[in-house]
Amino acid sequence: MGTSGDRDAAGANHGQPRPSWKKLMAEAREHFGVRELRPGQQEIIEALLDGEDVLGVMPTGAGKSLTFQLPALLLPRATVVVSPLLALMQDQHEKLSEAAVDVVKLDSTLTAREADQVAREVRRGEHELIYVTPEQLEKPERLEALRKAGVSLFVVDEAHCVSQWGHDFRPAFLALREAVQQLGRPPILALTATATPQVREDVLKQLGMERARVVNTGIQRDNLFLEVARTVNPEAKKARVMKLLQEEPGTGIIYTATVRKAEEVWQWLEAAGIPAARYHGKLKTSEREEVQQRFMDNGYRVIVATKAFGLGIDKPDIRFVVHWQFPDSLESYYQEAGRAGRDGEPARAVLLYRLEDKRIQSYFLGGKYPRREESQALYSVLRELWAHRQGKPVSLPVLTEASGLPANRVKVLVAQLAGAGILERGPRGLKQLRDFETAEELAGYLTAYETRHQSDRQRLQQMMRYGQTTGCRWRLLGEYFDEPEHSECGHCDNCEQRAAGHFDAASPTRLATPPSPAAAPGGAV
DNA sequence: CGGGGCTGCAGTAATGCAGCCCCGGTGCCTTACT
Repeated sequence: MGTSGDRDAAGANHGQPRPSWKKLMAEAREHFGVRELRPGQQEIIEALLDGEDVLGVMPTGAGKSLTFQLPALLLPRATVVVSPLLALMQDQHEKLSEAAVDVVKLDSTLTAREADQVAREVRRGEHELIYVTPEQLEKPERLEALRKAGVSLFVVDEAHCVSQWGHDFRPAFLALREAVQQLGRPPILALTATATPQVREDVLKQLGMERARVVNTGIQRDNLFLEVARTVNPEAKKARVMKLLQEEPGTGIIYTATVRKAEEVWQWLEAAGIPAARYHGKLKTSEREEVQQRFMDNGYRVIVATKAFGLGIDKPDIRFVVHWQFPDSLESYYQEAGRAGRDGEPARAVLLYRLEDKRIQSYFLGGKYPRREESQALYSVLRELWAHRQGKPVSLPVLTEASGLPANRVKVLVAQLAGAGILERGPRGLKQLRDFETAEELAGYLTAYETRHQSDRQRLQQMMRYGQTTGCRWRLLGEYFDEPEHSECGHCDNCEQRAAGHFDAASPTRLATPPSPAAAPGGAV
């Protein structure tokens, strides 16, 4: 088991002949009512059946799920699907069961008895598709059950979570690389709707699939109008929202950066007589489900939400997405704004830009990653423990206790050390493989998260640049996501102004910001 | 990081202001109690 994580030569179908395309399409028709594959789908499925790793970057609604659900029916052994949310798993489980696909999920909603039963079925190879949370794959007994069943395909759905969540609050995503190795390293399919070159690279690295084929269907959405309103204070934001609500009869989302702000904006809307609800991580699960369901049923004009309202929301007729405060990066922004207009009808993404909103995002960035001293301390403690126990494995709880660091942080650092080949997770704990051999190598370990922190700060700056630019906003997004060259788009506020010829007269303040990409984000206050 | 709210003071009536403190996202999971 090398550290590079590149897969062995064995193909997805374990030496058996590749299923015929005719058979594949017959299954597609029978189970999913699909008569024709879209271009991205076909390329992904072909590559997977040839045993290749694939990173699929496709917008929501482009039929991502079919790219693994269809191969799952034809591959000899199970397809394991890692999903970040219980609600998403539940949803897919229901849909697949209706499509008469043999599917099961393995998560904390099962009782101990049910989980054992499912594990037995899995070991006997009774299921074609097995949905799991990344946390389940941290348990040796779960991995063992899957290993016995044999895995033909390993899928990571919403794969940007690996990069977005793995390094801080859900380190189980960083342990997937080792898990998939232990499952015999079947081909991996990573799927996401949004990925910059940077995130793409991180996902490939963290999953150990650097040589994957990348299938990218692009981000451009002609029906989505991008606009930014410079709003100097809360009153200006309120005024802008009211104007929008008068212009747009449909439903929409207002994103805020904090729970408190979501509550506040929601109460303001209610008081103004607008049917609204709020959604954030502090609400009870039952209330969240209720609100989401009622939103789907057009029970509200507006949902005021934090970033918790995201994955799994695919209401096609959302007419606008407003950002009361900008998020941490353009990929977050595009994920959220892109929820508008999935039906292809005109929709608007309005950013209420205020320089001061940088504060809250800077705060969140502050505590996200291990600091250098923490990385240093953990490595020292771990070496002492190994020395003390004469090289015997050290369990995670023991290490956590001894280091005095939060459990999640320890997991992140352990994953980093595993990736560097310093240790290996065994049945009895963390086993030392070697020491850092050079000062440079150690420095690399210590500075990795400092570098990441720096790059996060730059991403925040890019977000602010989007808010301040006088150039085409679609082009800026296209550059950010490394998309093929865009011409002036005609569906963002800046292009519209320019086309109307009253750019200068209409917005003298914009002239204060030079259209140069190097414009200092703080320069136009 | 920095806005908002609170306290305390000044000093004499009803406010104003300096200084201080507090707060802030995303979800698995487990387990003990109603």
